[in-house]
Amino acid sequence: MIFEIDFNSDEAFYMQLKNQIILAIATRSYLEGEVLPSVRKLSEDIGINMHTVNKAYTVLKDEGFVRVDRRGAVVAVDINKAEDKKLIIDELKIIIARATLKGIKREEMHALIDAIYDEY
Amino acid sequence: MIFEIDFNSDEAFYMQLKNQIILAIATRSYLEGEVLPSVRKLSEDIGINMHTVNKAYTVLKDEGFVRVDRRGAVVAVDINKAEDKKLIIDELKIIIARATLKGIKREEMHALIDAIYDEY
DNA sequence: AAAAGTGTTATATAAAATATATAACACCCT
DNA sequence: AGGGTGTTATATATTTTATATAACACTTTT
Repeated sequence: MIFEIDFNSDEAFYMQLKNQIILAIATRSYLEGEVLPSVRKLSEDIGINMHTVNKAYTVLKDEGFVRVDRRGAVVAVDINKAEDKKLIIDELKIIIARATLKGIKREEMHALIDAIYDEY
Repeated sequence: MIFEIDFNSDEAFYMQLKNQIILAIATRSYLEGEVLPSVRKLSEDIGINMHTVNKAYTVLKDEGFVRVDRRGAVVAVDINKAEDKKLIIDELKIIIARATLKGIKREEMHALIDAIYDEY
């Protein structure tokens, strides 16, 4: 899996990377137990600093998507994280609010959900 | 409608306010054409700086949720904003990726969508 | 055993984003 | 005339983001 940073985006680099890794795990480009690239190699490959990659990995660890040991960052999704679901639902509410106001109807949203789930 | 800032949150104040206003518009606590509180009054009410409220209003204007004139910020949703839908869908993909990995099944997501749409 | 590769920590620096504070301006409405 | 709009300008402080070097303890490979 190749990750890519949009240097013109207003989204923080570590955040772009973090989201791309979550997408990669969800779409099974990375499987449970698989080791992500080392911070040094990945930072060279995508052209950002080692510490920025490390920050993405650290956040992924804190949010329960990877486990980090001496071998590197290992995909290890931890379903049981108390506040996670509530947080996701709150964010979902805001996105749907934006979607409705932008004219995305309920049926369209359901279709969208199905399309995305089919990818995963 | 009373807005509230969580001063302990790591989310920017203007962002919290922006999202709450979008939710208020979606749930029809504010109707098309209605005038939002003035930047000065709202800033006093919720305890943040005038310019921070102004930034929220400016972003809301740029994203097509309000129109700003001499009377103040007026709710005016502009459906036709080219890249908006794509942006929303991209964000939705990430949230659903997180949701699936946290064990939220497709059916649960559909139920969630319906629940939120019913509020709107 | 030596070398190379892990994440991690520390220190430093620079730029950008966030938030506040004062002040003033043009405009509108009573 | 006075008080209410958003807006603009300037200034300052803090936090976040990103980079750069360097070193450390540990593991894996050679």
